[in-house]
Amino acid sequence: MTSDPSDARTLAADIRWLDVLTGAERDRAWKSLRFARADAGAFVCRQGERIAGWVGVLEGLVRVASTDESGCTTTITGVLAGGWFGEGTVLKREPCRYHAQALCRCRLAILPAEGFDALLASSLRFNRFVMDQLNERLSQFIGAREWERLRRPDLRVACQLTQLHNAVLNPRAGTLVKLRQQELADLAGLSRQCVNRSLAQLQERGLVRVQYGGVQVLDAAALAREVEAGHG
DNA sequence: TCATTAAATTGTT
DNA sequence: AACAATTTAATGA
Repeated sequence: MTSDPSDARTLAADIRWLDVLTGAERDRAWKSLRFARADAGAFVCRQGERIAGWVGVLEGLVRVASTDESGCTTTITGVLAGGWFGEGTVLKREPCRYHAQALCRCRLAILPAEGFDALLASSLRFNRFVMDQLNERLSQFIGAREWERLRRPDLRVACQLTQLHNAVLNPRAGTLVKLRQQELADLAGLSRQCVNRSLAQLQERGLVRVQYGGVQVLDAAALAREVEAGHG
């Protein structure tokens, strides 16, 4: 992960939570923000180490996963551009229980713990934002347990798509989830060919629409139902 | 702006 | 894993 302050002025608009702050709070938050790049495969945070701060993905895709004693890695969630992670670890000042790895070249924003705490202390609306974020994360972590039980590859793909779709906070259907099939394969723990076939199946059933550089989620509710049925 | 070329991504075996 | 087909991005007139 390389530091790249030159990106600093490029996009304040891409950080959604800045909008919930007052002018003074926003200025202070902006000053404490740091920017970085991560190449494909680079670790944004390693399991057991301390996290640099609250991490936002401005561009690209980061996989949050845990590795158990036997060396088996489980994907917890993928974080697309616009998403933030690590709030739980920053709050508790604990070493990271999971690792975060860039799946492609990424641009990141980092709000160090001091800046994060300052906002929590001063802004009610920021607290609300973080609470919603934590709540979302909680359900994903619970889902990660069931994840391992999913055997059908198309359901694994459907599950990842559902989470990514939710993570970007898209209430409306027909939203494009921008990621390569290779990246989806990395998230789902499948080969690219397998993901390709699974996507074709899902498209056949009218649940998604496959296109170059992304997948349109046409019926998020139906996708979620399929995954749920797969658990049962 | 448009045509050509290179690079990236996808579909298939 | 390899290959062909398709799509995007880059280049230069």
